[in-house]
Amino acid sequence: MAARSADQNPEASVREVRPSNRPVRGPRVVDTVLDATLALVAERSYSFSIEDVARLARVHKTTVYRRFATKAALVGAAIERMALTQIPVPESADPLADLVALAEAVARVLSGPDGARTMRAVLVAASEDSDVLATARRLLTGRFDTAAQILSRAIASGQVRAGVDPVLFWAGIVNPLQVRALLGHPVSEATARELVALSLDGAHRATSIDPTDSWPTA
Amino acid sequence: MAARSADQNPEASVREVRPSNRPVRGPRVVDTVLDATLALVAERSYSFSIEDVARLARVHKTTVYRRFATKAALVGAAIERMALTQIPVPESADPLADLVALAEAVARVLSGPDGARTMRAVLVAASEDSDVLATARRLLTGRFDTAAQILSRAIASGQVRAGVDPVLFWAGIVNPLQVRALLGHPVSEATARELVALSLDGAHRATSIDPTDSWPTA
DNA sequence: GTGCTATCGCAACTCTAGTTGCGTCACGGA
DNA sequence: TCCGTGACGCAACTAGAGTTGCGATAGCAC
Repeated sequence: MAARSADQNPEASVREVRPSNRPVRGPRVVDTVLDATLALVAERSYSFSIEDVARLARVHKTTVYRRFATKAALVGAAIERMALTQIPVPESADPLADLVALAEAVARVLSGPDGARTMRAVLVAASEDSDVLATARRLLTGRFDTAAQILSRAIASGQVRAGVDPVLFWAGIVNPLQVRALLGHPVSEATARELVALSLDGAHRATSIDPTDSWPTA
Repeated sequence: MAARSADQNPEASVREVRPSNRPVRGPRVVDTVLDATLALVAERSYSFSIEDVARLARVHKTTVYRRFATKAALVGAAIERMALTQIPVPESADPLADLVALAEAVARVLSGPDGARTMRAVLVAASEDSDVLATARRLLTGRFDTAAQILSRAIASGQVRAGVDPVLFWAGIVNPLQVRALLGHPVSEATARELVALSLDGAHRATSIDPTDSWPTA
């Protein structure tokens, strides 16, 4: 039990397991617990126990229980922190290309089994705890201002007609990606591109722009 | 002990939907249990126990456990049956009006707290049981062939350009409604109408049709 | 009506999630 | 360096979900 002067800053090496078997106190333990929670959420969605989290974080389960009243609150806090990691805002000369880039970025996050499982866990936790529901709203409707911002640039440049509701417009692109992920369907960047194209062109027959090349296809 | 010939179950003396206090056997008990499950799902999402279901169905919890291995399987079976109740297929002279009617019908199902809670419960069960996930897929992607059918009529009548992917098109309308319900946002028929309008018109500036009256509003 | 059988009710059990009280030690201030 | 405080580990506890064996009976064939 010596080694008090040795590794003062073990969190600098963020490995999957805690480097030392020495007990940790204070706020750092919260980070460790949330890391473990996120790892389990990605791997097992909501099918894990708080004791699993404690084991992975190398703390005792009572420590977790004392910090977080319920499993839903724990998962809520974990995804709350995840929501802070921002997707870089694309800002090129072409707003439409930025829109595609943003949709592709969302698709990348959602693609893969981890994204789908995390997605489902968030909604499970949200159905148990209304506070987590609010967090889920922030997480799932995030990037909305980013999209609205890009859209207003597109309107200013004359590529998009004024009066388009940015909320509904972006929902028509992102929500299909999210639902596909939830249901275990493959989510690809190509799908994201197609959704943006369809949302821009519309389904109506008569458009003065040729739908096939009215926006940058990859 | 005795009481073999008398009332076994005094609490069941309350006249109820169930005709008698005599135990029910066979397939009928499954219906009763699934009815109780659906009622609880609508009211409490996934926050109920199997014993709650048994109490409401007036059967013993072992009966439920013997029929359904897990709570997820129980909920899966309940929504499976719900998925069979078809929304009437709108089929008027105007395919676009039919599309609006279908979207409004979906919005009606999703609006209200019951729809949202049921929605969330389905996803919770789906995250625990991959069989239920398949059922959830059928439930959430239902009416897809209906929409595709209407869309092909719209293409045939020249109101919608050919080459529109019916899956993505319908997803752009329904999935926003579903996600809004999931997150507890209000889901109205007006929202459904706006989504259809946006999906048809697109966001592009240049259309030869005036977007404001290119389809039946209100 | 009579007898067979599958299904249900019941009670007692196991197992695991979640709780509590207490001893111990990490952490920061003097 | 030492000391006080509060956070953590630990074990024992409680509660409720899920399981099992058996007796009882509804449903059905004859």
